[in-house]
Amino acid sequence: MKVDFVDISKTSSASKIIFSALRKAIIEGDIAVGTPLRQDEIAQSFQTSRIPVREALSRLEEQGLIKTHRFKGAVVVGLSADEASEIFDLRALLEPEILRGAVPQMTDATKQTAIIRCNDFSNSSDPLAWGGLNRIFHDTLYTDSSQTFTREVADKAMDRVDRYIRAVLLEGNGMQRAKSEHLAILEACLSGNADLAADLHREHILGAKKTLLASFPTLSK
Amino acid sequence: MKVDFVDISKTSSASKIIFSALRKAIIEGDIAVGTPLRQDEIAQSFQTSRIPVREALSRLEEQGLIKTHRFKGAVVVGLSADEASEIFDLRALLEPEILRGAVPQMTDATKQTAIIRCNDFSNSSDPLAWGGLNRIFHDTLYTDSSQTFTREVADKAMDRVDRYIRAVLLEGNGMQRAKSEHLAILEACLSGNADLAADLHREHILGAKKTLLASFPTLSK
DNA sequence: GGTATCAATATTGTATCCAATGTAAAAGGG
DNA sequence: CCCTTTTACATTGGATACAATATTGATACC
Repeated sequence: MKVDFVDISKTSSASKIIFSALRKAIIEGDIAVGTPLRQDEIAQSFQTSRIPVREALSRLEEQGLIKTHRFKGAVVVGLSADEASEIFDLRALLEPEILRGAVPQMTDATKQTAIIRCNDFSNSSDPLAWGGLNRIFHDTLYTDSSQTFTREVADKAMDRVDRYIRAVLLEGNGMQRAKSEHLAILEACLSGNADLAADLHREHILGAKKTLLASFPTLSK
Repeated sequence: MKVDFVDISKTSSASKIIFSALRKAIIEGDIAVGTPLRQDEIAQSFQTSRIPVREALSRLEEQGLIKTHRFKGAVVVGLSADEASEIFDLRALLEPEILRGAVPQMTDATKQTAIIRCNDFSNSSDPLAWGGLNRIFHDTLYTDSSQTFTREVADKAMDRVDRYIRAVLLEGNGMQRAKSEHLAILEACLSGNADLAADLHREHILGAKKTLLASFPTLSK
């Protein structure tokens, strides 16, 4: 008998599905900053009532991805240059520590995957995929970290700036630079040099911050 | 004419009120870990329907304070010793940086308030108030920080361990030690020595972590 | 007595309906 | 013509009602 057994108890509720879909659309920039999210419209798109939509919006607001005003609805939240800058500083604080903890734990399987992901990113010719591949590579390096809570926090911070990173990768030589920096970080991880990996990663993030801020006036429009 | 003008547009929705009340009750330990949160029961307590309750629960789950299982309801989430330890490490990473940024910006008004809050904590004879006063003191020191996002993250991390800190303050000489450490941090802030304040604060947090972990088996019961 | 099956109950997830509020167009007055 | 007021409409917040699922207790069977 050939059956795809799925754990029924884990089938998502409508509210969770809507939340995930909206979150993805927002962090990937498919829904522009300032766009009002109409409950009715979303409900119709997902063929549900507004109830699960509202629960999804509550979750999104708690993540800081949208902001609601009573009786006026929800809009996608954007970042000022200062706010973006702060979030990059936070990432520069958190992610190197995650990596420092993950490297000594890193399994061979993870290392193999990381090599593949690094190549996937470097070889991709589809600019629309770069943002996703970039994030996947970094996530792979964090796989064996035991700092789950810190990872969640870093993930949410990344959610807030993901769209801006995507935009930056598309212009200038951001992509070229990311490639070589990824390679350096990867090599440090493979050789088990946690401190070096952490330092390089920190520089990688702060470098991205610089690049982003340089082109920020263009982006926020 | 004497009227308390309130910004009507900011009057909270039922959902927000319920969220705040439940959050407070959970982080202060008034609702024990593992307690199931019955929608109907909560709705009746607040004289509302289950709709706003469910939105509040969605928010709480997004904060990690509760966990829901489909068709089975929500329970208050607790921490293992490892998880608590990790969150203290995260706090030890974040909060000193917030303080380091806040000290140079600290206004005289904030300094005066901080002195008062520090005394409030030291002089309080009501053990049930210690947890709250402790947090208020620390928050006061962060007032003039411009790192709003980082503060939010630190706040949410604090939410997760608040109950445990309260429990620890009640036993042993945790209170005595906190008093003297607070004083040292405060003095560093008043004299404008940001780096010293940050270092002391880091030690303060890591010391609390140690104390907590030493008595953790007792607590988790 | 122990266990399996099934009915009854409790609880959650969602749809539909109504009230409260904001918004924009139409009407009226200067 | 411009400004104010009013009215109709759009949208959100919340209550009630119903469907889907889990849990508990009762019954039957061995």
